[in-house]
Amino acid sequence: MSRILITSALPYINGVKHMGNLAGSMLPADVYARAMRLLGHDVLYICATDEHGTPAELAASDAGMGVAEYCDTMHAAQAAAGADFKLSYDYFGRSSAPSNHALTQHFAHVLEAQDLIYEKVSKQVYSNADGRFLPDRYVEGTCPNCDFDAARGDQCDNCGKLLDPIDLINPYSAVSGSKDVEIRETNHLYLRQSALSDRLRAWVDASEGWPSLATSIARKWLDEGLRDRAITRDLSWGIPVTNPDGSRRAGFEDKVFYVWFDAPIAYIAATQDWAAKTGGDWQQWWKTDAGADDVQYVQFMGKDNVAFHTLSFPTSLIGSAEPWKLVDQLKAFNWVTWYGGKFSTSAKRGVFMDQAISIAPSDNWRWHLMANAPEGDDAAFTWEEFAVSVNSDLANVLGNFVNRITKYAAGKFDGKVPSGGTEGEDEAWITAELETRLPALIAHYEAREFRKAMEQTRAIWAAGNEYLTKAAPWTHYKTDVDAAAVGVRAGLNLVALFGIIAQPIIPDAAGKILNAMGIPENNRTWNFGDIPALLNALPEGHAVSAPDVLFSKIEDADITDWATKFGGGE
RNA sequence: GGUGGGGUAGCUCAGCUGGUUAGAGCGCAGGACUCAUAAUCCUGAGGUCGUGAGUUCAAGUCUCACUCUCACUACCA
Repeated sequence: MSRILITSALPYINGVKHMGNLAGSMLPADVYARAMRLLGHDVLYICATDEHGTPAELAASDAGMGVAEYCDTMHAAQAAAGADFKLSYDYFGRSSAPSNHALTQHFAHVLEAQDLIYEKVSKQVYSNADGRFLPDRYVEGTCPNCDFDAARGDQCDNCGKLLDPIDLINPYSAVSGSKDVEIRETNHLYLRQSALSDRLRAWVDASEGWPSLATSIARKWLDEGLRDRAITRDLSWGIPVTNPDGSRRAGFEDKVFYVWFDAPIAYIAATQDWAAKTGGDWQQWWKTDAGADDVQYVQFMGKDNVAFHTLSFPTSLIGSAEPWKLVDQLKAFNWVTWYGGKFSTSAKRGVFMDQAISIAPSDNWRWHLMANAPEGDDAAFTWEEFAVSVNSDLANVLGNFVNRITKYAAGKFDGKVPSGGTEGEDEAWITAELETRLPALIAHYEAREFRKAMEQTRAIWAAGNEYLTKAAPWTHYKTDVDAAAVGVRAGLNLVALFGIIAQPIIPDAAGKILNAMGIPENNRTWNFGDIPALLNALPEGHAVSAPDVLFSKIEDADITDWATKFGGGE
């Protein structure tokens, strides 16, 4: 048994997340957490909402709410959406929690004591109309390079050139449209990432098992030369910048920490909150001098988060000179795209978690998104592919298998696991299949190769159908009931097994299957020691029932309807 | 502009350190079965592995050039 700490990149607070966000961090982390629990590991799965930053303030303003109130509302909405999708967080915290305030301030203090934080003045665009400094992307104007009149401050969408907002011609606020903007000097704290460049590179080089996506992004930044990063912002909502005695730092009364400085620290703070709530010991998971040295820490995130998790956050942890646990396995995903393009709320392209759950059960989404996880490259979501996943994989291969054998057992064997008969070459065949496929399945989960794990899961289900065709109990039944009993018994045991291996991915359907088969909760773990015995695991005479239809099929009319509502197909 | 992915059957994708006739699922064609959600099982057709050079006894796999595409590019998060 190992102790496995799992974190998912924190979903940002400014709205319910779309299916790409779900597929790239929270969902795979959940599937992995569930699989590892079934394998008997001690798992702690932590997530939280990421609540600070300019977009949160603007979204609150748009909603006509105060920021704190807005974040309360959206945190609850995201927690509900996570519950709808059966995300099995051990704790779903908030980056705005008091624990994170204290811990973020603590990190700033110890980093400054290590001479890794300094003050520096920079120029930033200030909007008088909005009464706030504008992040680069919130300043628009005419591109000095190509004269495009709606260039963003960081990059021109027309010519693609990287820009500095200070260079824009006729700049205006993207928030209000006001041209009453000026350039002001502002003083900020900077994290001296450059000083840790060599240690970070050595650490990245020593990593094993990370996707090349993760290491190559980290090395790219290191190769270009790590720049120091401002870790404070001119905002009111966020974590105040303090002195070690708790008072506000002089000159920083109107500033807070940058969201990307405090967000990853919230992984730890949320663990503290988990501990406070459950009586657990957070240090055992995060402090290497308190037991965390034997923790396997796995992070899940989209590729946009890699630099922060491989460079910035480790700078905070290593630079503190305190014994913090660093990530061991970093699983980075590409994007799920919408028919090859971007998700877009304004253009009604794409589905968000709250809408998705009203269209189809969470199991359907979980299966499809994991079977098509964007592991090697961006993966296109289409309604047509979604329907194939649900209809073919879930309804036809798994659902129909469960249905056909349980109904037959109910009709011919009184709904009981039959005894009698002797096993033959068909049973030897399916046993051999399981002996190669079950270990492969576990290996794929342990390696966090989700597409392969799903493929193997499906292959095991399909093997069940193949077995039934070979064993054909309905044929034997006419002449030799005992011979039929062998096939029905094996078939029912396969149903139970299929439910057991389905648990990480489709927990609802798996639960229905296992309940119908009368498998007690404590017998649902992944102990496949004696594989031949799996065909006779259910006691003979044990009563089983035929569950209701597990997966309804998606009709062409549904696809047409959804494509109209949410885009797609164009 | 820079950097990193990716371009493999109609579609979505596997193909580890180069090595016999390039794989899977879906789709398609034919057949089998009838327990089952017109489900399942079997067989088959389909690819000069983006383009052009090069290294090698041997390249989808390595090198170079070109091309298309996606992402990142540090104050969006």
